[in-house]
Amino acid sequence: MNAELPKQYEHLEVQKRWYPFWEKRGYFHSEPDPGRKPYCIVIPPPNVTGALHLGHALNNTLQDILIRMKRMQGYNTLWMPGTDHAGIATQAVVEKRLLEEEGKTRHDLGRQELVKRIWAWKDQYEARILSQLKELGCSCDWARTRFTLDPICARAVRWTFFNFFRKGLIYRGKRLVNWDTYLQTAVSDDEVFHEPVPGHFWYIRYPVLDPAPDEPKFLVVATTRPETMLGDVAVAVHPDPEAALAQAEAAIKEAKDKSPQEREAALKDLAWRREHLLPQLLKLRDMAASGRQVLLPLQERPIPLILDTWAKPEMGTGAVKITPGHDPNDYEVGLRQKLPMINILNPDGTLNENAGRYQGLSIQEARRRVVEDLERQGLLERVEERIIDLAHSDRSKTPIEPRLADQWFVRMDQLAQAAMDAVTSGRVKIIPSRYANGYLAWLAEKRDWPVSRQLWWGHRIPIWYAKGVTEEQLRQVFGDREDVAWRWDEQGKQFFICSRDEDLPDDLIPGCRLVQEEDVLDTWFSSALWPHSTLGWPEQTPELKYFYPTNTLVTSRDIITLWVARMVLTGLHNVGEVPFREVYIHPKILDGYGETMSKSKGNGVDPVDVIQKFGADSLRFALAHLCTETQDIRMPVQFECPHCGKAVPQTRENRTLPRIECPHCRKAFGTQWATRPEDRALPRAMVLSERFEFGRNFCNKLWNAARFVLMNLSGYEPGEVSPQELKLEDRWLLSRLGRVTEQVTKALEHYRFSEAARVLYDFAWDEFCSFYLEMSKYRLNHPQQRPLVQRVLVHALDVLMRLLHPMIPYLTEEVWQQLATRAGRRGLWRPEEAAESVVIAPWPGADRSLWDEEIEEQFAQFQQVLRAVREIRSRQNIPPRREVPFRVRCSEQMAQMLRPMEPYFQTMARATPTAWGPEVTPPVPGASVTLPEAEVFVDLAELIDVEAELARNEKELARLQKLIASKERKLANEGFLKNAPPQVVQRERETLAQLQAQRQAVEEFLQQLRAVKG
RNA sequence: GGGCGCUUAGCUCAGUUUGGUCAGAGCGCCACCUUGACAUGGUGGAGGUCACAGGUUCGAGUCCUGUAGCGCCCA
Repeated sequence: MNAELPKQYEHLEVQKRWYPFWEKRGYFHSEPDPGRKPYCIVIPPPNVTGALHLGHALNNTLQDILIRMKRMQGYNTLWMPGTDHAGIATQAVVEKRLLEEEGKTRHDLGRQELVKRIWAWKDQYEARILSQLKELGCSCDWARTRFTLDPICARAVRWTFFNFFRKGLIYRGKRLVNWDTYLQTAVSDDEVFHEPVPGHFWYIRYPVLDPAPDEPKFLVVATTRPETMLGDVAVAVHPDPEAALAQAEAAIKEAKDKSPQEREAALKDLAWRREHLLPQLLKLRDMAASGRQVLLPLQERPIPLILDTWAKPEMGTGAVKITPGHDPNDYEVGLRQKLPMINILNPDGTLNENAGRYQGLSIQEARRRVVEDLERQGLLERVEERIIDLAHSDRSKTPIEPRLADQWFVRMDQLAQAAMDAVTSGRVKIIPSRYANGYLAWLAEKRDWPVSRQLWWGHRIPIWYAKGVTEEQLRQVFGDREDVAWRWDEQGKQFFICSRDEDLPDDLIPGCRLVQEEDVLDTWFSSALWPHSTLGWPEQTPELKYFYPTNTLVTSRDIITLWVARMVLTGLHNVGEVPFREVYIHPKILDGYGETMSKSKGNGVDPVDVIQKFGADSLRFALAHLCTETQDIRMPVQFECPHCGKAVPQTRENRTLPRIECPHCRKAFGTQWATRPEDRALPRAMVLSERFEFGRNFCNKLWNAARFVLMNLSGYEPGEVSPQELKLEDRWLLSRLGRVTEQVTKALEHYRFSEAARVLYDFAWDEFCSFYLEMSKYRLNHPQQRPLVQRVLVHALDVLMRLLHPMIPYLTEEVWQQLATRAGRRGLWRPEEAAESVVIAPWPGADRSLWDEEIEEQFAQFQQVLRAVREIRSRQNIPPRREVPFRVRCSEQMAQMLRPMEPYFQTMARATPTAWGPEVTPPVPGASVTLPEAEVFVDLAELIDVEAELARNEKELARLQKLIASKERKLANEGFLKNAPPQVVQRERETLAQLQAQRQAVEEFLQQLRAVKG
């Protein structure tokens, strides 16, 4: 017994021991080496906004599994690490803190100072993220760590922008954007969430200009945002209201998501509209067709009445105000109808000069005053209460205001086409393939990419505005410089000058002050370059030549378009080659209710807590095991009571409470929501998931299996094993090990992480531990067998550790190192010195010469007999210490196979066989189990409960009868005999015969039991 | 509205490619066991009309069609 080895796997100790060792040995560092095959993954850079969450843990675990396996397979592996500056997200958190802690806005600080603060934040969080990745065990090449805003990446960004610009792929234009008035920036559609809020529907009268006697004096429009009327440029009605109503009616009748009552109500409403609204709409249509106008109240501005299908006769009043500057749908109408676009908003959400006398007011104030003024003028017809689905900025949680703003765009047509071709031609393979649909559909729209953001944190757009200069002057100043390009901006009557390598001084051109663009580039612009920028592009570095295209990208499905597609497109444009060969899309981690985990819901499990409690190995193995192809990972979440340590299931209700009373110990604990001093004083509960116990239990099992082997190595000597010495159980183990090796390798190479984990789990637990190891206990005590068993044990453990290493890096290293002290030289046929670390040990090959189906079948028979004996023990309640005699009726062949296994029945079931073979007769009274190819009898007369045994056998008989009846039916079926393949029919016949034999055996045994009882 | 995925034991999920020993695992539950690797363990057990309805077939958890529910993406 070795006192040094603890009975439980101490994950924290082990993690501390081996990560620094790996780093010091430089195992993770890679240099280009044309003599070896490269394998490269670039990390999806976590953003520096905050800490890693469980999704990151999954994403990086999977990458590390691939990298570690490939490293062991002999590839020159590079896992390129780094982080993302995440423009708006990071700036928003820093600004928020600034306001909370110092009561200042970014304008109080100024651009330079704010950016300085953000860098400080970045340094702190980047360090934290990188150290968390290390704790997780990630084998990244840390010497190459990049950041999307560092000088190397910045250079790639400027070159790319410049090249785009020179090719005419960059332009500036007005675009309706989601304006965050709090952060004063545009946010992208995916940074917007919708939330129903109570609001109003205001019905406003617009006077008709010069109405004819038969014409209405007013028309009425309804709006939820009355202040936007200040920017109205038209009122629209439908060109064919009758047809539109008919269509709406048809739609309602079709609508399956509505109840009959709802449908009826909707139809009634339509009928009302047809009767009361339609005549007027027809009139308005005619007026619109003849170019009539209405007077926009408050602004006293004539605006046209137009025809557009956006006006829905079944909605509101059927007439709709058009505000292209502040509504996405109206914007489309504006483009279609070539209407002017009026912007009434300043960046800070106050109204601008276009709002006339409302200039300077906030939106809320303007709304109040507009409504008030309309009312005073008698132009407010009525107001309805109404729930409005309002867009909010995910960053500031404030309402989004659509606003017209100048934005920079990248033309997508050619770029997108190339990226589509890369996937359709198979040069980039997306796995699972169904995700290619979304990728292709999104690119097919070829929508231009808005790349500017009104932020201070990011790559500043390298454009300078030059007013009042001639092209001649520009030519004089820049000569034939390669790194400067310019273009005339007709709208602004100025030149855009783009500079690739250096910033332009503002006095560069005599008589003209150059002004640099204030905006920065979308974060995705720099992450789009990640696979080649990190390798040094635009320099033709040895790394770029050697590792590009990279092999695999591992990411989640929500950024296939935002990120993956754009990497393909820029990679093709910049380097002329796709960025990676395969894209593996992994599942999402959800909580027990199927909701995404997030800090703001309180259901987020922190991987750091999991590592602390269960260990990185357990976390990794459990995640890999859950990582199946078609299902997301659902993970019921619990609070861990800090008082009694018990799990308190998290519900939708309790997950947002600041304090919770533990139902087990009745003591209160705090959560992340604790803000009041008395709540904050409470001990805080960790949010965890019991799912990880699965991983921990397995690690502990492995640890103890290794411990057993290590404790039994005294006297171990390496030596060649000859196939003749191997016993059934050895050959069985080696056959299984070979097959498992093949299965695991194939599974991992095809990203079937769950399958790989499952195969290893089952083999290690049910075969290596439950059988081979148990059987070795007997053999280790027999000097003739001991050396061989030691060698096989060591070999099997060695292979198992290597196969498990990508998923369970720390434990396998610990075992590997322990093994080195006792069995440094090992190997089955030709022992050799093992590698100094499992990290660089060769990946096991699947030795097909050891595969033996017959051996596996024989062993399965042994297992069945053993199980039968155990079953009888259990169901007859035979005391565990009590020795039982048993006999087995079986073929002579099987008896021969089983005889050498006699000691194992002793050690594994405390049972002594008394007879084997065809001549064996049942003991009476006794207990039996009838197997397909054997009958097992236990004959401890005084221990047998005859009644129980009778009942049990009768049940068994009934079960057999049922099976036999169904087989007989099947075999009596002409169709089956005629159509089924002969081997299937044959197999059914054999099974039937076997079942019949079993039935006979059970019947006989029952008769004898009854006789005894008799 | 369009696309994709899911629905199998109380819970979380395999099994569907290629129809026939496929009805499985882990957790939870019940009984027994602190035995010299491991109680984070061992042995045995209970538990499922494979969402529903049709169809194809000698035969369907598996293939086809439809329905319902859930989730995601796009508009």
